[in-house]
Amino acid sequence: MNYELILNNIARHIPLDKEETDYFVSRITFREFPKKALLLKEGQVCNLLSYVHSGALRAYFIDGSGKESTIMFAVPDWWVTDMYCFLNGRPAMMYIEAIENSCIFQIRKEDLDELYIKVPKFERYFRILMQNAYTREQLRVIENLSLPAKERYNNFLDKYPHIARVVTLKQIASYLGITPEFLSAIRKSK
Amino acid sequence: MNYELILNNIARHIPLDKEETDYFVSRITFREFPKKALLLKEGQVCNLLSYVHSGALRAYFIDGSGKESTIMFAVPDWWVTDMYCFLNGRPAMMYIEAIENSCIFQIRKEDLDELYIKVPKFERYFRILMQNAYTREQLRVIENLSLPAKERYNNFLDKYPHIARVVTLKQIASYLGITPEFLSAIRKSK
DNA sequence: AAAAGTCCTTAAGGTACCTTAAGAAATTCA
DNA sequence: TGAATTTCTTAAGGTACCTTAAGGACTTTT
Repeated sequence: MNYELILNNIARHIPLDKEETDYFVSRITFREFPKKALLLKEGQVCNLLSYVHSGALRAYFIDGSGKESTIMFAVPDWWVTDMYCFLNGRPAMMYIEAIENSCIFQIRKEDLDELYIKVPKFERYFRILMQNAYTREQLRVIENLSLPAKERYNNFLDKYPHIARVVTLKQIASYLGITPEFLSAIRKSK
Repeated sequence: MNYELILNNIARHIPLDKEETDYFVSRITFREFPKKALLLKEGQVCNLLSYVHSGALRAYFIDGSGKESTIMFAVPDWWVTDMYCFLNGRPAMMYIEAIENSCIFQIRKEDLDELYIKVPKFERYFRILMQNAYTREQLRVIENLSLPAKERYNNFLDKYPHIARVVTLKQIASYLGITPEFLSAIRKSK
């Protein structure tokens, strides 16, 4: 198993000694998901936090009328879960699917809670992750409120060129909150 | 000075002994802001994190065309700042104004960074705050993408009845991402 | 290799929400 | 207290984005 990517991610924020590293590694499990596999389904217990080693995931929400909204894409070196439900022990509101064959590390909620106690430095690590996630979502709210779809699309391409290469236009449209037909019109008008 | 509210907030998440409490209290400063005062202006250095003891604040963003979008309201027992700029030492993108006479505790970025080192338990406290902030923003993104304005307005009234009582309809409209005129139409149609 | 499904696009007609303007009600200020 | 400002509303015309439908290009499955 290749732990380099995930351990480097952690090392960017907190220093771990050998023992702490081994303990962390012993708490995560590795899984492969083929393209189209679901890591999480609405209604399921959501007690896993996932880290993308390779491949790509998409988290999405299906509303009452059946419309899909993409909540986030996760590419290598990103963490993802239905965070609200993971933290509060609620049944999942989202779906998480592999949009490519993906290699994933996962940690269970109870192991994470124990990790915080055994290696308190991880409080800092996840504080920083949560801060980044918070400010990213807040910027997205601001964009959604203040920019028309065309500019949001251009910003998406600028900010996430590597994601844009991997996902379909339909998925980008559902991330931007518009229909594929309208995204098509936007692209034509460039 | 009345530290009860803020210390209770902290006690809900981490236990502090007398010494730790005193240290924390020594790092926060108290300020009063009259209604309409600005705590933060776009372009300013944003090196303060604010906690609302009483009153109410509003954080908003002004886009290129002069349109205001309300990012969040902060009522008693809430923390608020332009988090992205606070964390990254960037000039503020937002305005934060008192919408009532308000009593505020503030901590400076460098004191917070030192607090994490002297009392690492605060890593946990702020991790939990950031988690909650993240999931709140994410739910807002989902709502903005999947619900029409009328339902977003009803949800706002359900979720934040105490805020709805304090702020103007114009401010609610700018939080929902609609014009005051359209909010008026929505209210009429109930 | 054919069949089935999904994606992307085009186009026509519809709707949610915006812009501008203006007046009445409420609040702030002198 | 009266004047000024801001809020909330109504209404008419406009635009961004949606819905439905259909066809061609890929991709996946058999």
